[in-house]
Amino acid sequence: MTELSRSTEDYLKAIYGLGRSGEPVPTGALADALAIAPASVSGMVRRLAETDLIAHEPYRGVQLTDAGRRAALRVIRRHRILETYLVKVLAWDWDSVHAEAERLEHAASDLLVARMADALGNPAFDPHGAPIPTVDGEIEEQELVPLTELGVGGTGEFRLVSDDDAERLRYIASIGFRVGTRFELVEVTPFRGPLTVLRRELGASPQLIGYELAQSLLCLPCTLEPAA
Amino acid sequence: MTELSRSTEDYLKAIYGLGRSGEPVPTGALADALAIAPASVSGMVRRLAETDLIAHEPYRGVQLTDAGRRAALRVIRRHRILETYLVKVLAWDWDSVHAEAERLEHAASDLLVARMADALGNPAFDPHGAPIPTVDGEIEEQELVPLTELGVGGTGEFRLVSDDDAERLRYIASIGFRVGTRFELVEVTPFRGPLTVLRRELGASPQLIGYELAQSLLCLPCTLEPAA
DNA sequence: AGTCAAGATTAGGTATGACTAAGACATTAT
DNA sequence: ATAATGTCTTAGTCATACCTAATCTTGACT
Ligand SMILES: [Mn+2]
Ligand SMILES: [Mn+2]
Ligand SMILES: [Mn+2]
Ligand SMILES: [Mn+2]
Repeated sequence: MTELSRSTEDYLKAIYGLGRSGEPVPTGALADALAIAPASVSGMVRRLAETDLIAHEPYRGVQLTDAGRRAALRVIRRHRILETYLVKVLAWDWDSVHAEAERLEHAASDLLVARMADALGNPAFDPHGAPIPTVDGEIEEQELVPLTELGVGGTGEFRLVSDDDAERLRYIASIGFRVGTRFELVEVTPFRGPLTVLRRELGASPQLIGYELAQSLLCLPCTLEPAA
Repeated sequence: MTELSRSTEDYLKAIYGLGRSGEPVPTGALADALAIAPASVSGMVRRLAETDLIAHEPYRGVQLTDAGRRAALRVIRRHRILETYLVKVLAWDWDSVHAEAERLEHAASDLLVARMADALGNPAFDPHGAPIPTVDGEIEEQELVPLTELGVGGTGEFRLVSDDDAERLRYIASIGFRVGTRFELVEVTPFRGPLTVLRRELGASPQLIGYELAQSLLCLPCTLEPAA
C-alpha cells in the first residue's frame, strides 16, 4: 500500500461523511462537498475505483470499500487528534483549527499523531464534539438530535456541531455555548422562528437562537422522565 | 503572492543551502541534493525563474532572488521550529525529526509555527545546532570548523551536524555527544585515520572517532590562549 | 584549432488532478 | 410514448512535476 495523495484522502473523507446512511453517494453531492466540478469528480472517482478504494455504480453513486473506509478513518483520526491538540495544548481557538488540520492531516505521520494522542490522554472527542476513531478504525457514532427537535420544556446537553463554518463557531462560543453545555429549551416560535434556551449555569440569562443555527446544534436529550 | 507548492519550497531550500558561498548553484548539484534527474531540475528551474524566485544563467547555475531567499528562509524557519518542537515538547528522537519536518514544513501555517516558537521561548538553534531564521528572515551563520581541523590538544565545543543521516545521528548520540558537548582532541592519526577525543565530563573516557564522521562534526574552537 | 568528456538543456512522454463544453442517461411530467 | 429536466459521464485541455533519450555547450586537452 503506497502513500495516498492529499486529494485522495480528502475524497475518501468526504465520501465517508456523506455515506454514513449506507446509501451510495452521488458524485454530484461529492462535487458540492469538495467544491470541485462534477466532471472532475467523475475522473477522480474512476481512479479511486481502479485502486479499489471505492465501488462506483455509474449514475448511481459511490461507496467505500473496506480498504477505503480504513483509509478514511485514518485521516479522520489524524484530523481530529490534530484539532484537539491545537486547542488543548497550543491554545488555538475552536473556530480556526479546522483549516489548519485540513492540511496537516496529510502530512502528519501516524507516529506523530500517536504522540499527540498520548499527550492528550487519548481523547474520545474533538473540540467540536465529533468522535475520534481509534487506531484500529473503531468509531462510535452518537445518537444526537438537533436542538430544534428537543421539544419545549425539554432539557439537553449540547454535544456536537459541524466545524466547517468558523463564523458560526465564533457566534456559538460568544453566547456561552461549549460542547457539554446543559440547557433547557424554554420557548419555541412557529414557522421556523427563533427558539429561547436557558443555560443550566449560575447567572445565565435566556438566549434567543435562530432556527437555522438551532438545527446545527446537535444535542443529547436529558429528559430522564420517561422511565417513570 | 500565491501559495508555493511543496516541490517549489524544497527546491528553494536546497538552493539556499548549496548557495551560501555566493556562487551560482549548478543545476546538477541541485539534482544530486534533491535526488531528481538533471533534466527535471532544468524544467523546474525554468518555472522558478519565470516566477522570479531565482535567476538562471544557462550552463552556469542558479541564484535566489530576494523573493526566493525570503521564501526559502520562511520554509527553513518552519522546518527548524518544527524539529525543535518535536524534540523538546513531544520527546521525539533527534535522529527521526528531520523526515517528519520535511513534510510538515509545507503544511504548517506561520501562525502555528509562531505558537510553537512561543511555547519554546523562541529558540535560536534547532536540535542539530542549525540556526533558526527569525520571522523577519534574519539568520546568523556560525563560524565553525570540522573537528578534523581542530589540531591535537585543541579544545572545542560540538555545535552543529547535518541532520540528513539518521544512522549517523544515532551513533553520535550513542557516544555521548550532544550539541554543546565540550571535549579535547587528544590524538590524531595520519592519512585520514581515526581521532581520539575526551569529553569534558565526569567519568568520560577517551573515544575513537573515524575521520569521515569527525569531518561532519562542526565545532567552535575553545582555545582561548591566542590572546596571550 | 580540433577533439572529447562532463554537464546542461531540449524533446517527448507519463501520471495526477483540476477545468469547460458536449453528449448520454434516468427520471419525471405531459 | 414522448419530451423535458437534471444529473452524470466523456472528450479535450491545461498546469505541475517527474522520467528517459537525444542534443547542445563549455572548458580542457591534445
Ligand atoms: Mn475539522
Ligand atoms: Mn484535507
Ligand atoms: Mn532537518
Ligand atoms: Mn520538504
